[in-house]
Amino acid sequence: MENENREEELHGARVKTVLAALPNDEQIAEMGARFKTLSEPSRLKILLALAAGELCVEHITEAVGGNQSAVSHQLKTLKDNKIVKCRRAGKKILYSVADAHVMIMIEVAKEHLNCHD
Amino acid sequence: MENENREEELHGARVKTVLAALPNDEQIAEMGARFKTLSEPSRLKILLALAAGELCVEHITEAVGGNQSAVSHQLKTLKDNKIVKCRRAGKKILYSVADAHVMIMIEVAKEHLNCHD
DNA sequence: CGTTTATATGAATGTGTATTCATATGATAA
DNA sequence: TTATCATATGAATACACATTCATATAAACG
Repeated sequence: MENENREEELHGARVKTVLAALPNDEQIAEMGARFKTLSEPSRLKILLALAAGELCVEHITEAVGGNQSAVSHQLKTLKDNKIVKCRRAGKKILYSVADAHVMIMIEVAKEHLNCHD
Repeated sequence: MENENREEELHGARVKTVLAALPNDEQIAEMGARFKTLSEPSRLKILLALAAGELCVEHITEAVGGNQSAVSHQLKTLKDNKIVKCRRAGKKILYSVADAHVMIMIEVAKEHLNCHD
């Protein structure tokens, strides 16, 4: 049918548009990595806690609930991804947010929570 | 040392603030689920393609590169999460974006791509 | 120094899930 | 109705990774 042919052409053109506008694989991987970091409830909770300011591992562990080792492993992941940074203060090591973009994305997600789809 | 005690108290208070402001576990899970959906490059690519408009499975497959079955599985995931919707048109099934919030998050992530940390 | 305290690390385990292959479904057109 | 086309589905595989337990590190304070 002719109608379908026209749609076919329209969509074919759209595919080309899409391909042209698509970020490259490396960029997509980077975006995906950011989202992945935020996809784990444990990490998300840690970041939500750190949104209030610098905290030592012990307090983070209290705030998110869980065991120290798990929190430490997640902090390592976050640090490796440069989403948090840390400094020593006496016996404690204080963690804080290092990537403002990620916090913005969390804010956006939080705002959308109450929006009934 | 007294200084440390004061810091300790400050942080203790901060933990309480954090706990009070923290979304509940269900909400955190919901946020995490949204991020998780976007964390897979294959899905991200599909959504970036659909940003241009409605596309049939075949064209999506062309646009993202990969095999038809994989794309179909991912589309199912996206549909189950109400991020895309679909309708039939002749032999084809056309998919389109159903969740504007998710697209906003993708936009935010995309904008942050070129920001050298 | 040696001890304690705070945090980090490694190995092991378990779970979740992306992908592929083969095939089913289901609408369409002949 | 039958053949064909577009898409969906199920099972199998493989891999990534969160968590736990046990232990290592390393700074600090006596």
